[in-house]
Amino acid sequence: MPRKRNAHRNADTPTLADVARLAGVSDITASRVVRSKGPIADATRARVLAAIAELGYIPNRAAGSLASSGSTLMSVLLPSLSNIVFPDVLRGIHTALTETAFQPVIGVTDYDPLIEERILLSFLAWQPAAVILAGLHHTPTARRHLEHGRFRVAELMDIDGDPVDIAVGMSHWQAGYDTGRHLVQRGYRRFGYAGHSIASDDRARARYDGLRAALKEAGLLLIAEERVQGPSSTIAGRHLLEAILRKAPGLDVVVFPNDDMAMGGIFHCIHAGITPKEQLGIFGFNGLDIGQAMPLPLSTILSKRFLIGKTAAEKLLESRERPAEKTIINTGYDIIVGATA
Amino acid sequence: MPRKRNAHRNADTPTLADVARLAGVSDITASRVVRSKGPIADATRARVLAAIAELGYIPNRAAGSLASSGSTLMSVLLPSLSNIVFPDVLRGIHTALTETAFQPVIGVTDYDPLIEERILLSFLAWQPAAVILAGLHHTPTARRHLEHGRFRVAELMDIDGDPVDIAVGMSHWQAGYDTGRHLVQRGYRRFGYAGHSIASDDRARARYDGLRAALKEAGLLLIAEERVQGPSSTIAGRHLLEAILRKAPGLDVVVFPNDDMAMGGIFHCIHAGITPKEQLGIFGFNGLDIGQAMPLPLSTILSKRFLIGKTAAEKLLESRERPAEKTIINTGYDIIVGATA
DNA sequence: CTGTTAGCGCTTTCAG
DNA sequence: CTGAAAGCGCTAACAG
Repeated sequence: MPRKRNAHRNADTPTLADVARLAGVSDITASRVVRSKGPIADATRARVLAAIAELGYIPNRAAGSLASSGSTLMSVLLPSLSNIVFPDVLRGIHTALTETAFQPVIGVTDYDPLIEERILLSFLAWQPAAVILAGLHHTPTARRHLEHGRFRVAELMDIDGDPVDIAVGMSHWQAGYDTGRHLVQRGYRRFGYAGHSIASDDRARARYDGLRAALKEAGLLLIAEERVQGPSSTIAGRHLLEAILRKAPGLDVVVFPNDDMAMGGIFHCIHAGITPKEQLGIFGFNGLDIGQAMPLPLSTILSKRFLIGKTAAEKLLESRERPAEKTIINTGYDIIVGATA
Repeated sequence: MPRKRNAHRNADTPTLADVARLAGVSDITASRVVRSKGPIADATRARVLAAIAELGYIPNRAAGSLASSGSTLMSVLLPSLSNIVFPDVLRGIHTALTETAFQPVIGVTDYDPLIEERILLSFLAWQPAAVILAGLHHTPTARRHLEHGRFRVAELMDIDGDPVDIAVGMSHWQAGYDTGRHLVQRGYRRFGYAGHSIASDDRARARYDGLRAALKEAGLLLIAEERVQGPSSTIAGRHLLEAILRKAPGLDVVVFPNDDMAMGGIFHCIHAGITPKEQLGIFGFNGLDIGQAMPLPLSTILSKRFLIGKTAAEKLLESRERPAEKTIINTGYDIIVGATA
């Protein structure tokens, strides 16, 4: 025996049909009001709106999504949440989505393309309107789905490569290169690098490569180089600078892959009585507020994380269909001279 | 004329029916394999799995959600993403959700209950399995929906109040009170407070109230108090300490509502040649890593943000139905003595 | 500007 | 352990 209609439905959850009945219109008319789509007489709209308010109607997005084969969900895949960089990106995305009907679903990949692929596939089950992810490198399977899906795609942070649809970011190689040029020009000659395990972070590697290229051009090279296993952190930066100076006492500047670690470097200097810039240049990456609030503002490169997220989401909203032309947006970066290099 | 069946469907998007046909079973059997639910013969399962792999089948969660009136979405409403505290909470939630089928949908309320209400209602349209939000204060409408909804609810950060279902966090009043007792015991008597606009942040206010209560008990009071408009930041903390010392030069300790601002205070001390602790105690809240990496580790209270998020999500997953008893989990906090107070 | 009809892809219920 | 039938709540495509 077939179950009775609505047998398992929560009696106090009104549906669009209830709204329509109360307003004395058809379902589809009520639907048009809810979605603000199509021509509706003001009087009709008012009646439907009143019915919605009276019943406390909440649309069922699953039903809408099924019927229209599309959703208001935007999948966001980020490498990490520990690093403030990605919350900043997410903040930008969220800002662009406020006042729109779109909602971000977020996943964290731990910089692992296989995890990225797995999460991507599970997100696609929601028929998202768009997918945002970091970087231009994905597994072949992921790339295939991104290429062929009926959704917009934005690849963030990096623009050195061939995007699926939209890329928003900066050239990390160039940033590393400019770091090298800048520091050479300021008179530094004996370079050290205090990084983290690079396998996981394409962009840190690109900056590192750019830095080395600039040094090579100037007839220089990295005299010393240390890396921590595991995630980067301020305390790691502090210990790493101590270690690198023990091995190579003659350095006159040390470059870090990010501000967190560079601040650890500054803290080591304070602790060890080393005067930043005069005795040892310290250079970071990201341009975090806290680095600029220090007594000696950190010398670094300002990446525009919030802007990257915001620009990407805005671009994605411009058109539901993927345009014929790919878009690459370079948000650039600023060298912050600061007081530590 | 009615449209043809599947007329607008992407031809290369296989459905469960396609999988079933290829595997030579009925739809519902294929569905059981996909959901790992109900008894299935191993041989049947294997055939279905092979068909899924061959077709590259991705389930349509909207259809599933509609049919089962439930979803694998977990709504997460956070006050902010600027403050590292909430990305930490989110990280905890995400950690608990890894390896489960649940996916977080996130919204940002800007500490505004009306925005919280609006986002909550739009999230409920997805029939989430659970809702996670911050604090115990919501609009009456939001509270009504939370009470009556068919989903689990976790209210995070704060446990001083009456939760809807589960509360996970700590007593902020108590933390403020303990801060006061701790500092009085360490010999401080002339207290200043350098805060931010309190209207927006219930928990900072509770700590402030607790601090004042402890001082009152000791026959003391806040001699000076300054607040910044706008969001808290390190640079704001730095400027604020300068301002408060100008107005009340005799202070021997200044309490900040969080570590970000307290670090700004330290930076002002370094800049102005004031020795933290000896000449002026500085006390924060949160126990951020960066504060502990400083040459003088910040004196502060460690809040367990990651643990709060993780515990809440784990608890929520324990049972789909809301239990008769409410649960309050106190994750506590640690006083970090540090070197600045 | 409004309504009719069919169906989105899946899961529930109950029977075998 | 497997299947048949019905329907979740909404919207596309037309016609009026």
